[in-house]
Amino acid sequence: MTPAGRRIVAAAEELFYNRGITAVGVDLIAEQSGVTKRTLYNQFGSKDHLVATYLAERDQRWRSLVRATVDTCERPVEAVTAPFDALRTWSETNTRGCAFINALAELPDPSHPAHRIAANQKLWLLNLFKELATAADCSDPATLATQLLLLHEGALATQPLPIDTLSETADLARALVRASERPHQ
Amino acid sequence: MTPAGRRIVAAAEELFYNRGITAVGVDLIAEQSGVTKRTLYNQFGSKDHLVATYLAERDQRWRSLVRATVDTCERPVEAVTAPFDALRTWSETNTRGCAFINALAELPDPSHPAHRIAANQKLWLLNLFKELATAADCSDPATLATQLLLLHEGALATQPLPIDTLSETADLARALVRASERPHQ
DNA sequence: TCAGAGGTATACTGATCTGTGAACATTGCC
DNA sequence: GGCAATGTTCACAGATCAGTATACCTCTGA
Repeated sequence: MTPAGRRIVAAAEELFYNRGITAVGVDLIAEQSGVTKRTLYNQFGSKDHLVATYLAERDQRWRSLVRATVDTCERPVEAVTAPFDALRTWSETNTRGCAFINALAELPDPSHPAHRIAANQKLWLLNLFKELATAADCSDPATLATQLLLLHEGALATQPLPIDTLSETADLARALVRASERPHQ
Repeated sequence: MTPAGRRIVAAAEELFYNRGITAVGVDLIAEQSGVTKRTLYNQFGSKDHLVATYLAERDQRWRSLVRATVDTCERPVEAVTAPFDALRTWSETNTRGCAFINALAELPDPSHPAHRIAANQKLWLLNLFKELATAADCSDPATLATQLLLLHEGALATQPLPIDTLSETADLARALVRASERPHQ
């Protein structure tokens, strides 16, 4: 991606997430990134393609954070709930809920690339939970992973509420992991 | 509300939920409800006000369903998880996630009435869980209520995924309620 | 040397957006 | 009878939307 392309995506990320995709016009993105609208269209071809790039880019950033947080854990059982620690960090600068859920809300067409990206993001996390649960020798990793995903998405969805649900979420997540731990010497 | 007003809100509900708020223009709503744009503005004054009415109306319908489902339960312990049965019914005809979360995604301004309505909807459910948990003599109803709300929102958020999370959600919810039941003669 | 890639500047199209103005028709109620 | 509420018709304003056309600039690498 060219320097101008990167600046465009950066501006798009900020604007799309904070103001909504449909509400933000390409003119504003071009202005905010100090670039001509012609350059934007030369780089991305259409607004839809820019939206897809924005979501893919964001997905990459988030996965990196989650992976890094998982890697800091010493014991496998801690790693299972590490994504909830990552969520706390992430939520410090992302207070408008899940960008992918929000994108789906605005883009009803299931053939829009945003749908595939959003679904893959959730499925990636589900699979990560399953792998971590397996590595921690939990019983029934598949069920546990689904439960953890539910909690994760619930915590994101209740972000706008005037109550702190993140601590409760992490507590319950850890309790579920503990309950499914198999005793071993 | 006048007959025309009701038709407008009905059309707005269908269009706003399925296509997104920003993406749907007042012209389309007027046409779909067989009404002039002039009438729409005479009744609601602005699109923002129509959006608020749409959300309030939807909230009422949903609360009625939840209350009705709770009322069919014979034992208090079943009533605690009745909202998850209501969610199953609701999801049969509402497959595009939570209308309130979706609305917040499109309307960043916290002073928009949609924010108050959405927050109140979640807080109402949280409080209902708390009351039901108290009535069922659960230990720590406040924590249990938060956990159940998290699961509820998680189930809604994972709706677009190609896996059925609703059953897992209800199972876990019932398990949490059982675990917090106090033994009594 | 020169060709191509990346980018700028500016004007434009045609459609769509929210919201308004003004005149007129219908209905029910006092 | 007459008034007020409800609604229609239709034209219009001013802004913004996604996307395009044309011409020009600048730098790099073969």
